[in-house]
Amino acid sequence: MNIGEVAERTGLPAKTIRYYEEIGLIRPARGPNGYRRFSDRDAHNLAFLARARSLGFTIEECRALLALYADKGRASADVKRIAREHLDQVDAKIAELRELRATLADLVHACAGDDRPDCPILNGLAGKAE
Amino acid sequence: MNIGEVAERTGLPAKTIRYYEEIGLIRPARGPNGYRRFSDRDAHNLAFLARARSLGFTIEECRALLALYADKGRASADVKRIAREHLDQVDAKIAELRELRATLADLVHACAGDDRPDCPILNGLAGKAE
DNA sequence: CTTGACCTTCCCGTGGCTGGAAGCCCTATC
DNA sequence: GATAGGGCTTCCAGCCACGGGAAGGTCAAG
Repeated sequence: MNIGEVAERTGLPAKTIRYYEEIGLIRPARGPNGYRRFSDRDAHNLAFLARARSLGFTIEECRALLALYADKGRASADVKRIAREHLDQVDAKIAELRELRATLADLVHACAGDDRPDCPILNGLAGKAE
Repeated sequence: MNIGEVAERTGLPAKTIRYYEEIGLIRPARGPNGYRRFSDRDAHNLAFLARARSLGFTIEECRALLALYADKGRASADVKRIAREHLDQVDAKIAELRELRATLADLVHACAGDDRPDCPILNGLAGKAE
């Protein structure tokens, strides 16, 4: 199938699929007209990539996961380690955002939000109310 | 003071300070030798920027916040609106991460992580267990 | 035979910096 | 006065993961 069809099937933009080829994540065949020809397997791998990306795995993690997926002799421990590390990163990010969110919410809550210039948000950012 | 000192005071790398000047967030004076000369006010504004950035405000939001900070006739409502919108974005991001995190944690939990090739994580990414 | 949808490559831009090269300036020491 | 070092300057390139758009080739339908 052509890139348009596989794009529709996987939900990935054609641009992204071309990019994935460029960086060597996939290697679709080419027709005599120069068009990319995607096999079902290609489409399957792209769907795999789409899911991995949507879970926040980086491109390099996706590359590793794809390689493990293709390797029938893999150890699931290797997959789990990648996923575990990513999970830790996600947890760290969530924690960071929650902390930042709390500060932000405090500031927003303290601000009257009227037409007067007094503003605890600006004071906070200016370091006046630590 | 020179860029090194203001960098140390604000915790911002000198590179970042130069970048902020380049995009017009600050306008430090210049000495006869071409060196940037930062006033206390410059340093103060940079500290303001550092805090705003650490709360996740984008550069453009920081620009708006700085302008409001400088405007003594501002309405705190304008500040609050920016902060409120950013808070909503942060909440959205946290929600997105939490959802993703849940899926990820399920997969990690389901995987034995031993030397056998069977792997629920890969199966999940391949769309086999939806 | 033309239209229009699809495909190709190529290059630039995004945000918010960071690294590095090449070169000027300033102070301290010999 | 020469030199060594640190700090400062500009400029260029790169990061991640694409997205936009131009210029042009290809294909099926009318």
